[in-house]
Amino acid sequence: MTLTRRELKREETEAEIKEVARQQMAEVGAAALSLRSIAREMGLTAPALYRYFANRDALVTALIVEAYRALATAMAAADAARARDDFNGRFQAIAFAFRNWAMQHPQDFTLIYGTPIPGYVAPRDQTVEPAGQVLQTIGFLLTEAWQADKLTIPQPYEELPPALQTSVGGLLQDLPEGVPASGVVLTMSIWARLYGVVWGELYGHFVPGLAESGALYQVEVAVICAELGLEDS
Amino acid sequence: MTLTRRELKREETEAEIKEVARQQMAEVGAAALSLRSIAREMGLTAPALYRYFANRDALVTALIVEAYRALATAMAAADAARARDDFNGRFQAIAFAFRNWAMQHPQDFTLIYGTPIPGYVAPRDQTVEPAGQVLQTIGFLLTEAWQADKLTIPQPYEELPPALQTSVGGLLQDLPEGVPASGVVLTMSIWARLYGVVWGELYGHFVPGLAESGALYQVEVAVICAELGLEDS
DNA sequence: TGTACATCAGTGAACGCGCGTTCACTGATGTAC
DNA sequence: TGTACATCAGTGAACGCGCGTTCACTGATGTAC
Repeated sequence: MTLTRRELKREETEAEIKEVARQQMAEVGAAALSLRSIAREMGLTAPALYRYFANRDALVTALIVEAYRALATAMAAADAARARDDFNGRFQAIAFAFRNWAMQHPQDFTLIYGTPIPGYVAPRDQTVEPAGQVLQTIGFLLTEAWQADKLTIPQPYEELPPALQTSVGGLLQDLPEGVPASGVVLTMSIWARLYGVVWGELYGHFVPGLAESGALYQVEVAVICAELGLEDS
Repeated sequence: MTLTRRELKREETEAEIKEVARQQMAEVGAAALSLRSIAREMGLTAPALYRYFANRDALVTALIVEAYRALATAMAAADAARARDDFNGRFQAIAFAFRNWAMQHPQDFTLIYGTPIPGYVAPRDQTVEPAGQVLQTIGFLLTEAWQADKLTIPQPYEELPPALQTSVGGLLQDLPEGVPASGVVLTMSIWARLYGVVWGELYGHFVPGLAESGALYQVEVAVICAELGLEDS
């Protein structure tokens, strides 16, 4: 199916709106993202944007969904570039793809993982699935390593308190067969670790100078690899 | 030195401004914090607030400094309540004080550790020291445990890359004698881990239902304790 | 191939709103003698 | 104890600004016959 000139132009304009929006987020933050200033930047009047997005929140939702997708894609692509049985290399690739994407797209990273925009409520039916893709990239790797008997799950994850068992239980039905509850918890734990270091680096919560290089992140990734028993192959 | 009625009232009003500001942050976020709406809430006109703070940024700075101080104090108090040689108990106390304070004061926690307010630049001479107090609470404990030979520093922290050695080196001069570079890096790594889980819980980046209980945090703290060799005493 | 009609991107004016900050001022509180 | 003066909390008007969203509209693009 070919697109008419009009439809082509429409897609271009829609993409440009999102691009300008991303620039604006970088400059003034997602909370101050304004349709009027996007329109101004594009040489349009503000009402014109309503041809493309029902309102400001709809634009924000689109940006959030694309950001999650882009991050998950970057991580999955890094993973795919390694040999399937090189679990150590795959984890490192995923972890650094996570950090690199964050450093290259700080505004998008902040949009999805920073302070929620006040007054904006993310529509769950649109954002939950893309958000899950990020976690799944880590989760799939762990599952494969586990099935290949190349993953050591630290003791406390094996002895989950009942409350956690129950919460995770419901989730397991939506996941491939054979994934242990401890793996799900481990996945989130690892995400939190990677996220914490990246956020601290990004906004200077550590010692100045130390963060920018990513050296701290490198050490942290090495520690995680060691703890999971993902030996160098 | 006794305060006059006027001075007393001044302190009350200043405290009330900050209190109302904290409420507003909870409702609309720190980025949308507005002097006019604070004044409205207090039954004052907006210019009156300029008797207390030079401008909006000065108020924000005061809130940030107080938040760091309150968090650090809560953590230090929890630490102080345990026997000095119960390093495992002390770490748990500090870690849970961190989480509890965050859950009880989400707006303050978000103010200091969330997305920076666009356009606001924190004056380093006022915020760096209080921010450091939080990290120091963890750092002091590790130092004491290390000196008592009750701390196992995971291998990768002992073999820091040169870049990290250098960055941390400058910092060591401001710290008590005998603190190893690995301890500084370990401190930040632990902060990042605790922070990552708390933030994920606070804003729902994990599986719904799983986060609220704090069960995930509990497991994470247990894992850290085990890794550091802080055995139950 | 040409014409009549439908679609739809974008305009310009308007709505009602909120913001930080300044300024000259009033009137209460505090102080010095 | 009483009076003159200084201090300072708070007011009200004004400055210039930006925002999301609606509405009736123009004019270009696309389509059906």
